Amino acid sequence: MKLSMRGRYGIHAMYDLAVNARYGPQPIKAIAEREGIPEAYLEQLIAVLKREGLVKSTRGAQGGYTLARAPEAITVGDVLRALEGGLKLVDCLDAEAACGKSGTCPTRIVWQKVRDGLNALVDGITLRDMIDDYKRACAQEEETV
Amino acid sequence: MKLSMRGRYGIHAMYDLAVNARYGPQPIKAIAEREGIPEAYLEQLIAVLKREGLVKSTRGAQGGYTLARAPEAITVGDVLRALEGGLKLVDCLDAEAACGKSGTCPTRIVWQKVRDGLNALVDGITLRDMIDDYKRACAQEEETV
DNA sequence: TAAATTCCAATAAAAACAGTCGGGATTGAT
DNA sequence: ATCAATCCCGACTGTTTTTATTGGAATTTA
Repeated sequence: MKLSMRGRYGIHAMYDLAVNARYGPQPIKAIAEREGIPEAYLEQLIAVLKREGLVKSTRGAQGGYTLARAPEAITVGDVLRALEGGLKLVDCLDAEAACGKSGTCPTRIVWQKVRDGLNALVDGITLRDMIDDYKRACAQEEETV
Repeated sequence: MKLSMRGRYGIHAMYDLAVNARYGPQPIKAIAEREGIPEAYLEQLIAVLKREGLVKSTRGAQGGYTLARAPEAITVGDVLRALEGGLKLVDCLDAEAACGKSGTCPTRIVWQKVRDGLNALVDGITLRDMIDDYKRACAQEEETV
């Protein structure tokens, strides 16, 4: 029940792309440096993000990655699901990976509730929200000083 | 972001205790058998549940475990937090495990939101709810037949 | 053509997970 | 008093997952 580095790095990277959108495609190296992510590892992760249609790439010199959609159209849930195995809490929920007595299992109902709630939760936060929330938090900090 | 067997077994075991509460202390062996949990493994888990004050034990012959509180006073969150390392999504949230720039980090806000939402979610389901939901689901199934 | 970059596959080290084992301590029943 | 049932405790092991690293091929711009 902990987030892996994949998900964490992924959110960092996507946030970075959102913030730097206006400066054109961002090479992995730049993202990795700014966000403190091992370059070669990020490469793997971003490949998944691309496969899932969350980022677009342009190859060659001056190439790099850009968001595939506007920051307000990409949710934290999108990113986490891409990198964290679909956020499927337990395997027994999807059809045939079940335990046999699947139809009626007291715990199954719980996992469903939690899964659905969690998904709703992370889908309620967009990259845009991240940017705005962060700005607000920084402003608040200023005030306090 | 997946639930480990610890959490799953834990919920099974606690549900089992809730259902069998009226029959006195339940030995590990009985719980393990009914719920399909490796006995020696369950022993480990239930030790944690005891340490966290969720179950009580009585030793010796005819001994076993009982819930420490009523089923309506024990939440899924209580159990998962006990067995899943406090459900702390990311370490950087609690104080000093942070990354240095902790005070203001765009992702930090996200993890907080998700953590709090997740906790609220799992704390909204009690063992009593599990029993009731399951009964209702079974009744529904009957109807359909 | 050279440099910057994405793309790809294999491998490796480390950590977490799931489960096992052996034995000690306590208690109720006989 | 003894025995069987049970909780209690700590160490150990094998597997899987995670977190990378490495080396190089393909693409594009200047």
